[in-house]
Amino acid sequence: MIDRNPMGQPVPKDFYMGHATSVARSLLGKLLVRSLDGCLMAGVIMETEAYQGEDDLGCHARSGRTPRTQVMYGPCGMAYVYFTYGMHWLLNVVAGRESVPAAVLIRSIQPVAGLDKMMELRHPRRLTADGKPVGDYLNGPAKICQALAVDGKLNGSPLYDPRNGLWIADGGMIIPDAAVETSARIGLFSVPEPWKSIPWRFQVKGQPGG
DNA sequence: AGCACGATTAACT
DNA sequence: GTTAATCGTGCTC
Repeated sequence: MIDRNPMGQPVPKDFYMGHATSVARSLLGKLLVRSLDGCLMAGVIMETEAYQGEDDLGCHARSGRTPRTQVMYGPCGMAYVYFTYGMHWLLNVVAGRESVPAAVLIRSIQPVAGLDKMMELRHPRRLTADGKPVGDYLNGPAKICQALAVDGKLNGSPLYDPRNGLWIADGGMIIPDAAVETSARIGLFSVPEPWKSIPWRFQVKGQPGG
């Protein structure tokens, strides 16, 4: 019998070949899927941010190729996972062609599978009285990594290959342009203009906490 | 070797 | 609205 993947097919590598802004927009509605300890977790991507090139002074690669930014210079479709604020991991997808650093930060997902496992990994914080997560439970890049147990070990792994336990798949939602809102990227306090205000944040309108 | 800061979050006033 | 937590990274000396 045919083993159907209920999550839909993995998004192929060439999906990520374009400019980071194009990839960031196209990722809205896709599924971020995690397989861990026999559990399958998945969420619809609802918010992303684009970081494109050394010219983009908001991008980590503004200082050129370093050990940390190395993955962004490689082939597209890979995970760029980095550590920040001394305690948080953040997940990106590498975009564009090789030698031009670009990535898309996954900022928010809406859970559709494995919520119990996500809550176990994230530890029960900010829950309603009946033990369910409130709307802002997964609306941040570090919250997603905590809920899906994503850390530096997954840096450089291909997100078009389910064998690594973390991938992106079709089968989420179709997001029309009218439902997409753009704004400035978050957290770029000391980044100069125009990069600080360039509208490279993409989110689905009407999200709780968004 | 030392330093300032960070693509954040949760808890607090 | 404000702030502590906490440490890797990249820059300056």
